[in-house]
Amino acid sequence: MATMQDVARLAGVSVSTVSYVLTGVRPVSDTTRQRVQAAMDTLGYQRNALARGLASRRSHILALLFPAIERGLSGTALEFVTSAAETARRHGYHLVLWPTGADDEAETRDLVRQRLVDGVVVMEVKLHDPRVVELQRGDTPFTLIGRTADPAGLPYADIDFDATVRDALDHLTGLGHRHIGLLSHSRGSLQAGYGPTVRVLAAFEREARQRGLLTAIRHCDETADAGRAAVAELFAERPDLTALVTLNDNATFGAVAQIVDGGRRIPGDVSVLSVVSSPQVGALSHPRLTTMAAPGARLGRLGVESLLARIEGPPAVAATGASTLHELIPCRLDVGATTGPAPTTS
Amino acid sequence: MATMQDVARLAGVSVSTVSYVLTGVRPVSDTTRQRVQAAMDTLGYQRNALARGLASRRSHILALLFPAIERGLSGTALEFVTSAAETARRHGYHLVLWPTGADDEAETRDLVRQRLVDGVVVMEVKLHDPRVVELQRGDTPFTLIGRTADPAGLPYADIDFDATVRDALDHLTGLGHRHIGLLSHSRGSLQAGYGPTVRVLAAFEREARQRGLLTAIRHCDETADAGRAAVAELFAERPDLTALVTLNDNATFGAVAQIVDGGRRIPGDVSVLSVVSSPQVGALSHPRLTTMAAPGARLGRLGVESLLARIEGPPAVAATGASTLHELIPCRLDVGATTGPAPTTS
DNA sequence: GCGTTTCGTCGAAACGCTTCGATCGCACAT
DNA sequence: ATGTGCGATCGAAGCGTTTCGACGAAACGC
Repeated sequence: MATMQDVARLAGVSVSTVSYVLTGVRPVSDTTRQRVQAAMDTLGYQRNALARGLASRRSHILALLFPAIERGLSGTALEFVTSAAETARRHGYHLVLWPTGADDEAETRDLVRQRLVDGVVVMEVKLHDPRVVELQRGDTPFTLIGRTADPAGLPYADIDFDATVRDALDHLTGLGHRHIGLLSHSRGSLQAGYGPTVRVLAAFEREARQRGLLTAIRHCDETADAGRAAVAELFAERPDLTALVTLNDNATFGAVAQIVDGGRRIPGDVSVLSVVSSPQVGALSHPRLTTMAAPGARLGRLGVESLLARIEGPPAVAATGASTLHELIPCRLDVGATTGPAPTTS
Repeated sequence: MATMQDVARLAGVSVSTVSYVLTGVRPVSDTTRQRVQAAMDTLGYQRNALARGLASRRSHILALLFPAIERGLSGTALEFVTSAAETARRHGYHLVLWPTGADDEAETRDLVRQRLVDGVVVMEVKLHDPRVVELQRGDTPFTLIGRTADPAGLPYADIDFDATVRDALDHLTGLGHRHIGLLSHSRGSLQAGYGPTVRVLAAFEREARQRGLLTAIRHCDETADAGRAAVAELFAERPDLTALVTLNDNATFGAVAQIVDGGRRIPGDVSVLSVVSSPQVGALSHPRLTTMAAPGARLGRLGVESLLARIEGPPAVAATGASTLHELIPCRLDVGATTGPAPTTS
């Protein structure tokens, strides 16, 4: 494999000149540049990424921290990961996948101490996330996808759950619904302080109160069966519900089935609106679900781009955290066939 | 950040001794080892990954090559990626995501020339895959998930489509079905030489012929709507079908809806069996789909482990390709509620 | 016409590790 | 005793870059 030495020799220049051609930190005359370029082309030269990283103390590698297993990652996660990887690549960076287990704190520390990565993107952030605490302690730039309980000083991109819930309830109340249920993630997810679960719940309760809606809330595991059971209980408890907001893709399918089996029509008797989901998932249901799409790809891109800005930007930006990313993106409503006018109460 | 120098100084030994403690390539006395360990602990020392890689010409990084966008990656892909990342990590390796575009050949070449990765896992392999050709040209170890048209000399792990189709047809014929349709991926996917599409089709045709079944085959895009349309045509063309094998998760949901809308009951009139899928996806359907689960996690683990064997194994193994991975894993049948006895023809 | 910049280039010193050869005891067989 | 071999350690030479100081030569102001 050709090294910079080989290129320099072939082009009849010094090694440092070749480096300057590549990095552009010092001017190089046109004729020299062309000779070097030619040499690189004939040798098929590519810089050794490791050597470059060691010398410049910039590896051009980013880490994507995501919790392994537990909850099995949502469907939009793939979209997110892909988008993050592509964005990184477009900027000449690599993205390494870093699955963290339960003892994520130590693993996070080891990761940054290895000096392998220039920055870290943290996925599936919890309200009190030990990984974030650990990262704050170090000097490796990072951004959060999601956010902690008090994220003021931290750069993050997250779903705007308040707006999402507001839009969801606007849609439903606009159709005349006043009795609306919420089918959320598991209770464990709530207790673990998983952002979406906590924030959607809070927003739902607040917005419903403000609008004077009658509500019922249920947590359930991420399976169709659990969704079924939860909905059965929900309607037993409050038979007058005419609409259901769901935050749990898998459970939603069970919910729909259960509602139909229970003798209610969708959307004739009950409307179903799945939030933090996607039209693609919604299309799997029959009738097609009304969904609110999680902005997975956008979050991935934003997260990586803001991270790169911190890494490559002037030290001032990186240090002071000026112009810190604080982006909240609402889910986009995609009206399907599971939401319709509330039944007129006789 | 502490370096090996710091550790050596604190422990009162030379740098190389510290290195030997870490790598174990030369014996170190117990007392020395303990002093070094202590020094590392108090400094919170972690080896600089870049320096280590440069000096040892082993980066401990693996690349996962996957085609960006197009077909949007199946649901099991996430499972696969996660499993690959975890396996790598368990062995002290990192996994970088490498999305390749259309001109994947050049990108693949650049990747290996950077000497950033010790090995490459190739996902979504096509029958004639330029990435594989490129990799064969170089000396970077790689393994395929999926396989090319003639994979004899190449290490691969793939789904055993023959066995999967055989098992699928066994299940259906065992229930008395003789008229069986196949709903596959898009025709474009077939023409692109995407392994699963091509191999399932071939296996289906061969097995059906051997058993003297009446068949009808349809290709359609990966959407529920396309599935609907395709199934409508399918039954128009051959109304006597009593079973449908599907190889297309999204389309399957449309297919089921269309069958029901068409006035046929599932599984009373028509059985549906979704192959290269998963019970989790199957559970989203109501009634729950009978599926054959793609072994995503297993493939991820196998692929990475065999790659590591080539990388770390004796040069002989790496060079001769002795004990090359040739693993074919069938999908596992999970009987749901969409397959049942064939209707008795009056 | 003489300092003074600016431009383009070079050589050498890092970067933080691994690895190789050499050295030094010390136990062992002879 | 004498050589042999092995275990434990050290120093130094890389690995392939980037980056810094230096140095001519050309361009500039006055």
